[in-house]
Amino acid sequence: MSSNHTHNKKNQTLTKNQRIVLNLLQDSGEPLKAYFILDSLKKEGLSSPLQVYRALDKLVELGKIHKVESLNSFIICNNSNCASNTAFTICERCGKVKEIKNNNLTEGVNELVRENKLNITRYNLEFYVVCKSCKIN
Amino acid sequence: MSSNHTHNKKNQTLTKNQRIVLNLLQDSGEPLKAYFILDSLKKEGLSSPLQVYRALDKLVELGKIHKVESLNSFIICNNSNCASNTAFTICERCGKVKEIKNNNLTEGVNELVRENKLNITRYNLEFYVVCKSCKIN
DNA sequence: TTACGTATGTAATAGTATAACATTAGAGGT
DNA sequence: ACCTCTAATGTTATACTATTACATACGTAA
Repeated sequence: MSSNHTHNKKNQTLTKNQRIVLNLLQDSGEPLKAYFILDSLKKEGLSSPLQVYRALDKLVELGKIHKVESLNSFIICNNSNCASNTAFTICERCGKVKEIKNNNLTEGVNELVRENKLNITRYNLEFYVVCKSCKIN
Repeated sequence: MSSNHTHNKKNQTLTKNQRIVLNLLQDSGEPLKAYFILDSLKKEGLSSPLQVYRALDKLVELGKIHKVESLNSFIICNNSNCASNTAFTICERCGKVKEIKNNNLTEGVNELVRENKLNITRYNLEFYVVCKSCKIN
């Protein structure tokens, strides 16, 4: 194989299945469901749900993607490093999901956590909104 | 029927299925899964998943229970009124779930929302923790 | 009474996720 | 180069979660 040399320390360790799943999520930018991913990647050789779920699990573990719990979907992480903490807005009308990457949020959450004496290891915040384009219509 | 008179304006409107599901969640205090609820209430006459899901949907809509998204479970609401906003701590070790009912949190969230210019309709916050009894061991 | 919205019962099926097991690939040590 | 160990793979079957579709009943208001 001529690929898989020493290009990217980070992605180098990914296996083929992990890589193609990550690429799909990256290209899409939207939350995708496991079985949709499976269908999309059948031509790349994926043939069973478990292959997808295993890749997804690993990518979540590596912090490269997140699970949007209330949508049973997975989305690329577009923070440099959120250490498995997640915060999304989800449009109630069109379903559009955006990861919130704002230092104010991190600050705010930390404060929230301090004030409430929560001893947290990580968090998942889902804010339901009506997005701009939906509000206009 | 001698029950179902005019005792409680709030619960009066609940149907039988809704009432028995609510009671089970109330008595339990823990998050329960739909099919567990079904099994538990077979003797009360429930016989299909749909009966449970319909009752759960209604109770969620009424704000009497919440769905814990990342657990696919439902838990009684122990705030007087959270208007479909939810905030939980979930112990990563034992799975214990507690609803956070702290005015600081509401305040904090509001501030968070203001600072980040989020135009939210509701939110769902899941804080993963290691609870006290798990930390000791 | 009629009409309408909501809840019910039942069966079938869709959608999400994991268990179990045998095999293979890759990184590190010697 | 070889051994070894861990992690990933492939495959089948199955478990778990949730909804569609349709026929029926109930309750309230016109």
